[in-house]
Amino acid sequence: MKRLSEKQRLIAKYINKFLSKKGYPPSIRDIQKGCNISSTSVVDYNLNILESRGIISRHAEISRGIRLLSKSPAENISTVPVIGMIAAGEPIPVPTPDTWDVAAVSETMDIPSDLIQGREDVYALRVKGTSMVDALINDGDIVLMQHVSAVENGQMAAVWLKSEKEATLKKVYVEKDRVRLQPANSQMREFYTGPDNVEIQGKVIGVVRQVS
Amino acid sequence: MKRLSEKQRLIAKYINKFLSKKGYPPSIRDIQKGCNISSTSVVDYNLNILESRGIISRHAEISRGIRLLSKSPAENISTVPVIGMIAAGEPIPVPTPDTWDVAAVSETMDIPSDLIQGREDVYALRVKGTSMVDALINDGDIVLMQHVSAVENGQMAAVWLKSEKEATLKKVYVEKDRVRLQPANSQMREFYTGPDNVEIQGKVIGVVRQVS
DNA sequence: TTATAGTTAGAACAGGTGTTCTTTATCATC
DNA sequence: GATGATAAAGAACACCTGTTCTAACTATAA
Repeated sequence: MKRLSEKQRLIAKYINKFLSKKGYPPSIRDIQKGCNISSTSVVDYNLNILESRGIISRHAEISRGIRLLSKSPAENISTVPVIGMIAAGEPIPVPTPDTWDVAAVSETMDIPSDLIQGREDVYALRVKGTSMVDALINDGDIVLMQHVSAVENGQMAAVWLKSEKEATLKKVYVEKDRVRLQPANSQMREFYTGPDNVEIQGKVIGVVRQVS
Repeated sequence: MKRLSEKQRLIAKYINKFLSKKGYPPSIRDIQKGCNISSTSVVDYNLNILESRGIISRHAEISRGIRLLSKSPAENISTVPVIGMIAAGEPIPVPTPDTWDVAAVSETMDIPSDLIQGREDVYALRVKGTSMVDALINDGDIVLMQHVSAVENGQMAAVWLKSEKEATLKKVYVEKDRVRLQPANSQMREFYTGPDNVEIQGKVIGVVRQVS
């Protein structure tokens, strides 16, 4: 596959900008003016190349019948409710039936669908404090959770330690008569406790961090 | 505000369907046929009503110049190019003019606009290896970068250490005649080097992690 | 009924728009 | 230099498409 020429990249970029700015695709003459191209036939020529490269698709004889093939972003986005905060010494918020209703929740968040991977019952928690650095999670991070009551061995989960009254994010391994909680950071030591002491609140499926 | 008539709702629905199916807006005659309307003027008449109701916006004298105003999640979404990997011992990929072109890049990623905050020149790097755990960044994470050549003190940045031939993510503080590189994890120790040894490759503005 | 606003039909116009054709220019390769 | 592929310029054609105009048809209220 040959590389796109300067002009072709300019055109693709212009279509992108036009589309997101105006909401409808540009005509050939829009592209001509917007990219300072001398003739409509030159635009046509390069659009055909862009189409053969799979960048766009064109509909013959239809004005503004250009479509960007980069899969429309809207399909790759999911909206999840942010139902509260998770901090070391405080109980972990548990989703209730009405928190699922994205429209009814005070705060929501849009995230790439890749992170969800078609899972149901996904919600988000804001991390407060630096107590979870051993899980490579910082103050202010947002963790994406899936609501489950049990996890497979090795899954990272939000765990409530009853006797310690502490919330933590660890990889969970159920062993013979104890539970091993392993930090994500392999440099840190694991931790053992009794099965009755742990309460699985949810499975961690992702982390989003915004750096100042 | 009067309610929309049956016909107007049908038209709005048709525009929506047409747009998501074809990728460009319908012409008046498309709507006419699609909704079994007898005359283009009837379509025009009802489109004007839809516009005055704020459902759509129209651009005069421009074919297919219809835009749906219902705020779609797509407005909260930005697409950034994933231009390569960042690993401890390998050079950091630097964006080139054509990598900016979202349409021309092999891999892209959709992320919530909140993470971008209107910044320009944003790209993404895939993290390889666990060498950046001290920055609370794990193997497989994706870091969002902004292309800058200099950063303010305290900013987390992708740094290339020339003599060590090593890429790293640290908070950068320029001091009198040395540069302090501070891990994001406050439990880890800072690191000093000469100003000539550091090459700022970009500013870290976010991290996205997918857990298994 | 009459009046009035809201809606529909049909047709025609003018400009927008995709397409195509011919000619010319550029450039690498033999 | 000859040659062929790639790229561009300019113009012209024919259809697409938004707009507009007139006339007719509803429905509701006076």
